Amino acid sequence: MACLCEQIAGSGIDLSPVCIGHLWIFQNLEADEVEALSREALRKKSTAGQALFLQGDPTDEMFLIKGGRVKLSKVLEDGTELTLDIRKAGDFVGENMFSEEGRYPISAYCIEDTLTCGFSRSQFEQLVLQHPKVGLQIIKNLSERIAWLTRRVGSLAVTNIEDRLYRVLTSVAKEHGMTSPQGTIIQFPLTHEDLSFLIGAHRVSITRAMKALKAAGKILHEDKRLILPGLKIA
Amino acid sequence: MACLCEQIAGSGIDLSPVCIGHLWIFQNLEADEVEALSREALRKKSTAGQALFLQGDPTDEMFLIKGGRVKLSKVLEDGTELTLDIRKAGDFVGENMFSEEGRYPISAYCIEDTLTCGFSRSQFEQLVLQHPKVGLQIIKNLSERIAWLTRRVGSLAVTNIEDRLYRVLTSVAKEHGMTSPQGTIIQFPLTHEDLSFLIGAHRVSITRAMKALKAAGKILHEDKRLILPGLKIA
DNA sequence: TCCTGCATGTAACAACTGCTACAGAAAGAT
DNA sequence: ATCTTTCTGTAGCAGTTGTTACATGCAGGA
Repeated sequence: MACLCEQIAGSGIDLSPVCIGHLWIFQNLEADEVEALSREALRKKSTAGQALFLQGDPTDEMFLIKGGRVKLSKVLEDGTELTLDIRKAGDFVGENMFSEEGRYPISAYCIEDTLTCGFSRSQFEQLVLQHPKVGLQIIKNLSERIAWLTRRVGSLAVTNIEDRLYRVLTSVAKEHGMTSPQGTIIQFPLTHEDLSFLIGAHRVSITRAMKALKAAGKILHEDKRLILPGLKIA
Repeated sequence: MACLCEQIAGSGIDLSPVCIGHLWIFQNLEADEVEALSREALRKKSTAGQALFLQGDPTDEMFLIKGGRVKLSKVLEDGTELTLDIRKAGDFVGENMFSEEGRYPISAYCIEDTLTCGFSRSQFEQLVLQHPKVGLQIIKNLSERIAWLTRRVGSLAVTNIEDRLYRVLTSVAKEHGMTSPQGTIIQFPLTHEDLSFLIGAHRVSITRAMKALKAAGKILHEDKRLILPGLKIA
């Protein structure tokens, strides 16, 4: 498929097979409209560690991740950092764009080299007005995000750290994992510190909880990769 | 204004001044369309304690609260109950309707006598397709919900119960509070047990945290009403 | 090779929260 | 008024987590 992205990405990044034209959001557009959009979208190549946007920046852009991985995190008032989500190729980032507040409530950092397509708010609004079905698709996607966040709230409300860890691992495995005969494998390495940000607990507590989960047979650790034996991907 | 709601509600419920025609979502509709919608909407009167829907029910309806107050809560796997949000007249409930899962991830209970207008999913989809601007409005509203939930996740991630309580009180006061010379007053009574569900902590811990907050001067307690002196409503 | 930096594992103690039990206060009901 | 129920406040103890400190293992660079 002819796609600008491939030329821009070069060889360093594994691209998602999803290009704009294939994306669920744009399913109901005409070929020439897709092409027009594709021309307008702002490609950006970011290296690991760079930020797409920072908490407090004005919300004027929304990103489609073409390749790589992006971490969404929030700095709380007491200075603690909390990782909300890790998004991968094919996902959107910046769904708060339409919020009245006008500022991102979170930061988005690339944790791998990443290629994104950006859309401005006005581009989007125009698109929705011209293509109501696109609006419906977005509404559904936002609904999913809300359901996901609702589950996330549930995870954090569990006081027990061991359970919280297992929930988060399960959730990560479902979104980024790969099925294998032994169970679901989480592809990329997660340090205990990464997990402590995801869970909102001390690093040492993660070590304790991991030990307990391993002892209970709920997780395995092979070649720096985590495996959840009791989990099948839907 | 002539509105069916008033006739149905009777005298027991304080109605929101917002009727369908005035609601932000329907701002860009023609008068006759508003009227058609108003006819189609399913009014329902519920008494305190009744559920609008339960966790696990199929998601086929979305509600506009005309009067009263509704509590959204989630039962976690370990049996704990967590209150996610308390919504008031003028708010929507059931924004998960469009999610793929097809089941509500939470329950909605009336905590006061409540009058609601219900819309089915198909009604809504049709509406969005015919009026793209309505779609945009909904997208913005869902964006707000996402921002709100993001803050909620932040609140729960704070391990300290005293801070968590203060955040939750602040949030409740912003949504339901009234400005007074002393600060923002939370109108309706919240028992320590209610708060324990909102915060995900033991009832006794709430009592302890309340004591600490009072001692620190961050909250006042007058006539069963909570007052936050250091808070102005935007 | 050694050194350095980073991730992991362990230990001990302090602090906090959950849990249970009980007592007094407040609000309704009969 | 009396009884009942619900809410609030207190106390003590057990269990969990935060915090700090240190040891180990592993990888990359000089």
